Amino acid sequence: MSAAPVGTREISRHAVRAELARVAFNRFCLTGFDQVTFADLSEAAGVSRSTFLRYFGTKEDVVLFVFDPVGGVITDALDAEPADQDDWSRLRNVLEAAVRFLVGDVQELVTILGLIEQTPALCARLREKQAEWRPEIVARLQKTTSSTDGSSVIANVRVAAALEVLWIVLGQWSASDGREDLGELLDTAFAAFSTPACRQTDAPL
Amino acid sequence: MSAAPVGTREISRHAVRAELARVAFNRFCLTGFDQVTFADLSEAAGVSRSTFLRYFGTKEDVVLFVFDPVGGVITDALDAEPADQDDWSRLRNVLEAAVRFLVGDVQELVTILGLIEQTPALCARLREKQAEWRPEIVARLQKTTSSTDGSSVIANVRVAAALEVLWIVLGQWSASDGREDLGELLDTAFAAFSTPACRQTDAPL
DNA sequence: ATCGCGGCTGACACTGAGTATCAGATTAGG
DNA sequence: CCTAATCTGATACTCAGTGTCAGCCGCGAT
Repeated sequence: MSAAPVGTREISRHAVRAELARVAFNRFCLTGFDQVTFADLSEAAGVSRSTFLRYFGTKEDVVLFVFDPVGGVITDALDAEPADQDDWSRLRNVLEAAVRFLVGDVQELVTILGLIEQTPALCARLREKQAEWRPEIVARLQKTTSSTDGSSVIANVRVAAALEVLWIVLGQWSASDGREDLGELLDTAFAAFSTPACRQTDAPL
Repeated sequence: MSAAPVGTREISRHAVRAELARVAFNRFCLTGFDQVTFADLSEAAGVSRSTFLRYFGTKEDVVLFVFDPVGGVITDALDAEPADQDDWSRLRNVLEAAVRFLVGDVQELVTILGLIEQTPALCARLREKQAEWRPEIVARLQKTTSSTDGSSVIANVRVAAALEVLWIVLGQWSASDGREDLGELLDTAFAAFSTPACRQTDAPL
């Protein structure tokens, strides 16, 4: 997926980054994202404000950098997906891969999603990342398709919808403290597309 | 839709706001959104920085406040929509209402969409507004549905997908300088949902 | 061992967004 | 015309984010 950072410098940088993020995350959860300044964070972490800012370009990145690999995970999973399925099935499976990547520690992910949910700035920045992933995913989805007409509106719509599903499902899941089954939630969410003439909004469960 | 601002103060405020936005918009298009400061804007508009900031809380709002009524337009249109149709049809029609509201001056909308597209901060803030509209729209969509089960995941997914369609369609439309037919574009986009077992991503045109 | 070099760090200064306050001008409305 | 609410501009402030610079530390080469 990504080249292993063999250089000692890279290892060090990665470790420091993780530690700074860990310290900062506690502060954010304790006091609230907007109430914490870089001065607070750097003091708590025992480094200068300059150094802290060198590791994270923005305050949002201190929380959201963990989502950075998701775009790559999705495109890789889409490449690995057999091409003889319809778009929705492939997107569903690919989202499951993304979810598996994210759910390392359940409690940690629930906490981080809660923090994001109650912080507009984090929601906004996360959606920005999501928008950055989209073009690449659309390209992969269309690559296996025989005739690529000019517009690609449909592929864009499907990918955008799938990415929305990702956050809706994760939100629902974290609201249940991580007890609900993510695979079932994905099926439920994708059922919104599989029942084209259905008027009612009931879940099939 | 919204109570007419009968007070003279409200009228004045509205007019000043429009004029400030007009002046600012030219600057943004000329120099680029990020390169223009509030000091520049206030000087160009002939008011103090304080006053300018009193009319627009953030720089993004100077551009995006025109989209504020869209949420209301959509919910109103959804209320007016006959309840005997499926969700996708209703959402399609409602989006057409939103689009009709936005397309007053074609050239102006094309310009503003272009500015937004090339300014990440504006994209992010617009998506934030979009996310604010969603709960209300979901509620209206579910109101006409007989049995509302606990989760509402499906309704959320459909509304989120429809709102994504809105921006994708507008993006495509503005890329054609407003020449393409928005109704047809909406049909094309919604075809992404109507062809559940279809593997290829071709447009039906 | 030491020298030199590249990268890391902290200190400092700076721009610009956004908030808050206050005194004075202006205007609505009786 | 008078009063009270509101608008304005000036000023000061916090904080995010950028840029610079000198000193330090580790690391490889001589």
